[in-house]
Amino acid sequence: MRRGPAQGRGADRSNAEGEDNGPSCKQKPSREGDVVKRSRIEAAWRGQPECQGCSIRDLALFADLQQADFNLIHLPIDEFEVEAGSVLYNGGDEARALLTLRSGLVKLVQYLSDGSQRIVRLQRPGDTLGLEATVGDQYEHTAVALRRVLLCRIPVEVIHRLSQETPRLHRQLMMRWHNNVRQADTWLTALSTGSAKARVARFLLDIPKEAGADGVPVCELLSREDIGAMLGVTTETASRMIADLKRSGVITERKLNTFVCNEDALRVLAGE
Amino acid sequence: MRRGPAQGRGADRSNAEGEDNGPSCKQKPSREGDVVKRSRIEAAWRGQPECQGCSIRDLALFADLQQADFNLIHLPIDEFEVEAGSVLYNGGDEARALLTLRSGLVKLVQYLSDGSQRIVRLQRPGDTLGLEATVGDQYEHTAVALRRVLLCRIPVEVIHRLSQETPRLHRQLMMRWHNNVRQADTWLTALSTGSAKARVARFLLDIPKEAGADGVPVCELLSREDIGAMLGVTTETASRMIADLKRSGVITERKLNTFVCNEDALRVLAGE
DNA sequence: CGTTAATTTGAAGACTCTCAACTGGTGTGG
DNA sequence: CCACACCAGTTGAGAGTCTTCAAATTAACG
Repeated sequence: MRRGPAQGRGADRSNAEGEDNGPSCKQKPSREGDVVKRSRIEAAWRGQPECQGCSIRDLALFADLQQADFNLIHLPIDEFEVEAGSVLYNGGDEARALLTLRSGLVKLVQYLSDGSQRIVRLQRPGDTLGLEATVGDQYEHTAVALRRVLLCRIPVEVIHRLSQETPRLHRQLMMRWHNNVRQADTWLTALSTGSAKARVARFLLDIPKEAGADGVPVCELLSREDIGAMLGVTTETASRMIADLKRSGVITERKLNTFVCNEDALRVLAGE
Repeated sequence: MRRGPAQGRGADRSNAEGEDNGPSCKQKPSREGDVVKRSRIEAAWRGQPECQGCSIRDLALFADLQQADFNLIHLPIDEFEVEAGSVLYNGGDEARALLTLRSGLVKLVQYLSDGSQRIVRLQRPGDTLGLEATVGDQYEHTAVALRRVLLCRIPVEVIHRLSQETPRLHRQLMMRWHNNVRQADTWLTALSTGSAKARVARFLLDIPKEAGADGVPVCELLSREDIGAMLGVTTETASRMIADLKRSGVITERKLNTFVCNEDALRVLAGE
């Protein structure tokens, strides 16, 4: 946490969201500012989605819209797919669009004055990224895909137009703000409070699980570095805590970095 | 932080915002759940304020409203004054109103599963408390006045009515949500990250200052317990850090618990 | 002026961080 | 196919920071 050289903020926040209108797909900002390792342009434009038939319609921002409302959308809403590690936008970039996450997982990062980073939120399918675009003119976080991500890009003009014409969008926007505030508060009370082991336990209880081959819910963890940046502890501490949980049998590794959790045991450790 | 017996949540959250329509004015929840010490009913109803001539109109929720909009407000907007230590509402209370803070300082508290508390936000004049009332049905924090507080109570019905009729309120609501998210993120990165001394320094840089007798800005601190609950450290650690700063001359006590701060020195300690 | 609450201080121990070394998997080039 | 470099994860040891528990000191209040 008090690691790493000054990096991040100042440099490297120029052309994102620039001339093209897709998410800016830069590489994961590597910690030492060293050479780029990951693939280059990772966004794949997939055309204009059918919002009305969207598979996560009821989760997404346009959940409440009706037939007539869709006619008000005159600007294109593009769909993109990006690889894990891609930067969707950088803090400070001009904010011209909201992104609806259709699948995958995204971290929102803020850089501290010493150059280290803190993850302030995770966004999951159905979440809307960059809400600040509706009231401000620049993004406040750096958004990085943690897995392969599918998302829709909604220009702010669309939001503003719809806002004027239909009240139905308002409720969705307010609910999304509300969710952000709630997650931020939870982050503070659950993930930034108490011993490192308790934080890790709460984190494991909170992350999304998927049904494994045998139906048992499993979760793929983040890198130890990301876990540390979420919990406000060092990478080593995060690693130690997870290694401890493995040894004590509270979590069991199925595939590499994919675990089955004993939730009851975790709840005890979390201090419930 | 891992102190104090289980208290808070379960008990004592019944009649607030109950039959009377003022803020529920209970006593500060004392740490040991012991006998009530502070004054009893501390709210003083001050009648219906003149929103259009409100002294902090441009700061407040109704900043953008126009003459015609005010005619849409058919429910009374009451003005209250409460003493330091009063509880404005409790987490879990039915949320029927927003509160606009006209003067004073309020803490928003969440209780942890072990009964200890964490302060997740401070609210200052112009801020709106209980935004969640517009989208949910219960308050998510316990709001406690840290000083004598003057506030207006706006029933949610007023908000909903205005929302339907005028788009001007929307912008204000969104901006307030936005501010809440931003403050939450700042709380996490600035006040819950780094060493205890750095946190205290950032806290001192952040708290509101007033011009003292000689024009030098001074700040009245909170109790050491509250400072600890804000920064995620124990009361003792908070006390030690502040005592250190006093001894090293970075802050100078003018009146009891009121200080002049050497901001440059604080910035160094904060790690800027 | 006596009592109670809040703050300050001490000392010991627990917990994290730091720095460094080691491990195992991956990818590359010979 | 092997040797090598590289990276994320793991582990160790020592230093340093916080917490804990207790006691002393200072303000607050009837």
